[in-house]
Amino acid sequence: MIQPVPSRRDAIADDLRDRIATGRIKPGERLPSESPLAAQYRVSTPTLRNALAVLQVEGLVEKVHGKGNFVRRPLHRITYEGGGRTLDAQIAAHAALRVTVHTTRIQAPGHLATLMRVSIDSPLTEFSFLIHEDKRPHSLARIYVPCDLVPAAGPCGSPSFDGMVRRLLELRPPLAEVRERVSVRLPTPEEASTLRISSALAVLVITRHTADTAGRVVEAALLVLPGDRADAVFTTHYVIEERAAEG
Amino acid sequence: MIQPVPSRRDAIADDLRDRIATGRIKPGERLPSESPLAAQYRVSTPTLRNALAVLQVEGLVEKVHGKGNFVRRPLHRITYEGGGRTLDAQIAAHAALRVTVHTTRIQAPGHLATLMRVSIDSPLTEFSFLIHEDKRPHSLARIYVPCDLVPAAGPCGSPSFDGMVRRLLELRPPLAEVRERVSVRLPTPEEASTLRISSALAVLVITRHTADTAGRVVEAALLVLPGDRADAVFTTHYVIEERAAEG
DNA sequence: GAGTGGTCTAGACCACGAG
DNA sequence: TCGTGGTCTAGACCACTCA
Repeated sequence: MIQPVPSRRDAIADDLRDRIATGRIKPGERLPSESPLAAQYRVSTPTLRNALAVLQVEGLVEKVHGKGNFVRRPLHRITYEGGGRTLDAQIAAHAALRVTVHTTRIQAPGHLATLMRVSIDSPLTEFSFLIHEDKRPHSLARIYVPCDLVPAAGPCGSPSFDGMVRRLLELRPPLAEVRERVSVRLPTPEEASTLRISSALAVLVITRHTADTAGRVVEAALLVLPGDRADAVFTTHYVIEERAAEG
Repeated sequence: MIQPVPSRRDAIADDLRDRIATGRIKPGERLPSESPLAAQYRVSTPTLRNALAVLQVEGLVEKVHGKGNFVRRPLHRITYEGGGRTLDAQIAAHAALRVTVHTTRIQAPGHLATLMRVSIDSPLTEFSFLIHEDKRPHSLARIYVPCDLVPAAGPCGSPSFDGMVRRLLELRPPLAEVRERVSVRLPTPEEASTLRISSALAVLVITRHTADTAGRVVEAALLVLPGDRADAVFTTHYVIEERAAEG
């Protein structure tokens, strides 16, 4: 009905996918090189490569130039819990995660200025996270906070993220609202290589900003998660109406 | 540093992308056929086609077999508002949308049974939505409700969605919780053709379920939105803590 | 240097859409 | 039937990795 002539490419991709799913080719294992594989399936190398490209965007195969094609080790699924939990809590939840933080002072570029409702070039502190699980890259995060909300660091030391989080939670006008936007896009070349994913594998992007009761945006975050193994979960309770009804 | 030899494919894709962005090729317009284009860029047809494939996964170009390559008309961005707003309210918000509903009685397959916490093969009513904007497909939705919560329809008529929504809102054990999971995947072939997107363009999938205070799942929804123009937004308020502090 | 993947070519043949 | 895109080939040449 749809495609009476299934393409060689898809047939090969299906076969390899099956072999991986059933464990006949194991995670981490190297596939045979492309030429022998092509010969085995009796197709030309471009066709074989197209088949691999299919598996690549599905996140099943990782190509490494000069080394070979590898079956990707199934990483744990990443669940982003929306609705006010800080990244801090996220990280604490997974002891297996290893986090690298870089702190920089920057001047708000246009898009951040809009997101945080500050004037352009306002001083911000950027916390840049690279999160690893078991030596494999897992996710990327960048968190921005107005400089005056970040505790000063010692000489030449960088401000502490934990300190900043504690400070935010004790803010005078208290935190009032978290807004999270989830969208999908292709990774930038840098993101693709940092996360070690195909540049054709879409990423889940979460843009978050937190405001206090005065409407000031005290934090903005940009999270990039590999689309093949990330979910974002949001739970909303109707408790308010209930309490009102009960009270 | 990364790629000292930019590929012809990317160069061509960049050029075409630029031409589209600057309006030199207008939305809806047909590109020159592939052979002339290839000749113009002095590359072979597969190379030219690879360049088009790049634009296709970006959602900029739509290929139509036998007709040509077309610049996609920029559709409005779709914003899914999370946190309890029903699809009903979603639709009402956009007068320009046209909705087709199909209603079916089904028996819960495994994944739905798990999601709704009912036993397998339980009777469910499926509301299947195909949403159009201005004659172009826009999004897909499937909503499942246990049959006993759906008002009976007249003979041979199908149960009304509006009636079902009203009924849910008046439920005896009131609604208590909405849980929404956002993830990314490639579209199934059917979804790709229904939404008229490339099968390489990722879709945003929202799985939602609503439970009453007794923990019964009274509604589950599966939404499929084209990844290149969909966002999901979730807003969480800290009002509860505030009220507690004030009271 | 040997082996791997990355890109490209020039052209063949098939399938779809419209007249 | 004609023009369009869809798939595939056989082989060339380049770039990266590792010994």
